Amino acid sequence: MSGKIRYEKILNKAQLFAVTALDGPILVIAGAGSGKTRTLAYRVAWLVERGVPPKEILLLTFTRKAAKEMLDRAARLTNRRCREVSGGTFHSLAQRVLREKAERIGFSRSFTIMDRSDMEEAARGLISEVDGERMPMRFPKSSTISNIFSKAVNMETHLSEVMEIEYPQFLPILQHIERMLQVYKEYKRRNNLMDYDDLILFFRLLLKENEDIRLLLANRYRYIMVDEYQDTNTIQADIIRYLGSSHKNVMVVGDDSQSIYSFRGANFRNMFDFPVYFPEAKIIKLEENYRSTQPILTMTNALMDQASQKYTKCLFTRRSGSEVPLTIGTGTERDQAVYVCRTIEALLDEGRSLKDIAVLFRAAYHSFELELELARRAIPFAKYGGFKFMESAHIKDLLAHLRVIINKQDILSWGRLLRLMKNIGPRKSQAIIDWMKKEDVLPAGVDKWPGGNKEKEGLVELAKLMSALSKANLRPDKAVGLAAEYYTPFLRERFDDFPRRQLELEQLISMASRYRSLRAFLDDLSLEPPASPVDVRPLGKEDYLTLSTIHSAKGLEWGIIFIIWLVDGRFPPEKSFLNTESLEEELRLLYVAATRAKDKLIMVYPGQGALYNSEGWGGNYRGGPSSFIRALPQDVIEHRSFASSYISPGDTTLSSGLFAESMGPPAGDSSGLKPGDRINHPAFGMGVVARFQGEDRVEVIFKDWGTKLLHLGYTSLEKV
DNA sequence: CATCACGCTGTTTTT
DNA sequence: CAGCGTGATG
Repeated sequence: MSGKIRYEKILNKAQLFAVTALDGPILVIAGAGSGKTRTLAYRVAWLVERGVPPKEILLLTFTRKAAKEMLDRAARLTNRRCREVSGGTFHSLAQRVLREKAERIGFSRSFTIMDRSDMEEAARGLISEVDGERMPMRFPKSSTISNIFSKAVNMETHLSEVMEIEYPQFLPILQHIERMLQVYKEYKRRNNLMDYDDLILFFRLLLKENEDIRLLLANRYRYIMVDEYQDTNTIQADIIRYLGSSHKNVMVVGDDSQSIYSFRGANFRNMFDFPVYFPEAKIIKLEENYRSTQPILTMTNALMDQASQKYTKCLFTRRSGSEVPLTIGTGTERDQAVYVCRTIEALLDEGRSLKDIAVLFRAAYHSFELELELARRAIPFAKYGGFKFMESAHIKDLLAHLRVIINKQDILSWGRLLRLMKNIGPRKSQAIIDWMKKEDVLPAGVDKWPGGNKEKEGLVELAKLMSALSKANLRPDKAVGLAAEYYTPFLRERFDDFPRRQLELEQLISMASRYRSLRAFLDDLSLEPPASPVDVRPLGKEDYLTLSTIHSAKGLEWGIIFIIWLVDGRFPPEKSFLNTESLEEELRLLYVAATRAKDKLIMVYPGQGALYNSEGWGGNYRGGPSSFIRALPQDVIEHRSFASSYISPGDTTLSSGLFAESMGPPAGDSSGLKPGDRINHPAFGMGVVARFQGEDRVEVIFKDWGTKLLHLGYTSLEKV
């Protein structure tokens, strides 16, 4: 515990006002880098110092990581107990409450949470049901269907409105899609399933219809704080309204210029509406920026001047600096990667550290080329955003075996695990599930299924696993271990990158060992999964570069930021400039990325190399610079270009070997390697050959780097 | 049920 | 271009 905090010395006037405001609603409009996190942390400390029990403070943040950071900070300031503050995302809070009260809305407490791919799978099954009748056109893909449903829920509009705006091509079958939405809703109810949207939707319903629950929660959480309020949608805003309806101790903090989640219904107008719902709200603006130098802010201010919808605020700083943001036009995507790497190497020579540098981009795949170049030069990095560990097929397969233990009705998981078996496809799995439900033999009586004996043997094994897993008090890591043991033969059969995936199953076991109950483990995994960077850093080394999607970089900061901006980053080209609404969001996205930088900002774009050209698919794009780079006011940036004739010798590829063909001529024949051979790799050092995938790809396990997939066509691996 | 050839379609960001 | 769904065949 540190001494008494002298708030008035440490905080500026506006921050102090926000921190020490007495009870009642508060809206904080906080520009980028204006000490938003700091203000929230001090507010927690202030409340705790005044005797508010930490558990009665509810801090809703965008990610668990953000919550932890804030609470650690508050804990350091005053009192360790600050870590006990209740926190999480809207979805995780909703889930916790629904686990207690699901009966009120006609669900059982053991409902299963569906992720996006579960939703798509359910949709796929239902499409064939609805699809029976004659249709004037082909039915949309299950992912499109899920998108439409989700958008309609999150924007709280009718299906037809979403479709008019975003999917006019499917309007002719609007009625069928509406019917299907009905069917989907019934399906979820029947099988005790909730998707992400249901969690907040039913949470709101629960609050709306039950005064006792409103009171219970108002009592449990007497002070409510919401970070990143600009990213909430109207359902979430309603939830806040209900939670705060009796005590009105609600503080929301946000920045309309950083609203980049409209695609999932986020509506920064919530910020304008807050004073409408809470008329006595105090409004506080934080405009002093403590992060970036003036030239960077001059650019970001100029950028936002082009946006039409905004709360007017202007950031200023006392941090001077003469270095103007730089834009670099490169020839190809490959040049872009080479430029970034060379510049990073130069910065390291100047004594800066990798931890101080981040490369941000719009979409996860935009960094593929860079990842290859970094690996070639052995620059360690961790990547955030994009592909999710939890969504990979092998993890979902394994978890399906555990999910049916928790929720016997979980038809999706049953289907998934049954279909792993030989001779069981969509039809037969459905038949087995129907039979099990009718006979009430879930979950361990699978082997009694009377149809056919081709699959008998497999079902007996499965039944053994199920009865082992059903034992009371089984520790979660033990359960995951049993399931992994059962699943491994399927894994070997199904995937050719078997060793990597098996390693990840091991990881899952050790994650499970941190939990007391299986249910808690599964809930946590679906809602607040651990950060799962694509790691290409030496094991155990601390200094590494960060690659991240802009969305995942929110709230963080680095000294030096590279922004990689691929040609407009969207498809098709002719749509690029048409939709003003999304153009503004792109501006805000660039704004978020740029304001992460403390003192150096470099924006890189390729002139060509994208996936499409003005005529359509295939070939290289040969347009000029990205429209957003072009949109930057020229007098506040410096422009240079870079082109390299660089062709790397002895290229290697990562598991995203996709781009091998862009990497120069093959290095020659490397045959003669066998699993078990020791090799010496130019960038990764000593390794052991693990397994071949086809003729030209080989998996090698390196001491310092873990398992890598190498492309023999481009790598000479010498036996040692 | 599994496999394969064919034709169609088209973005990305996250809970 | 490439991944996905579809429909025909083993």
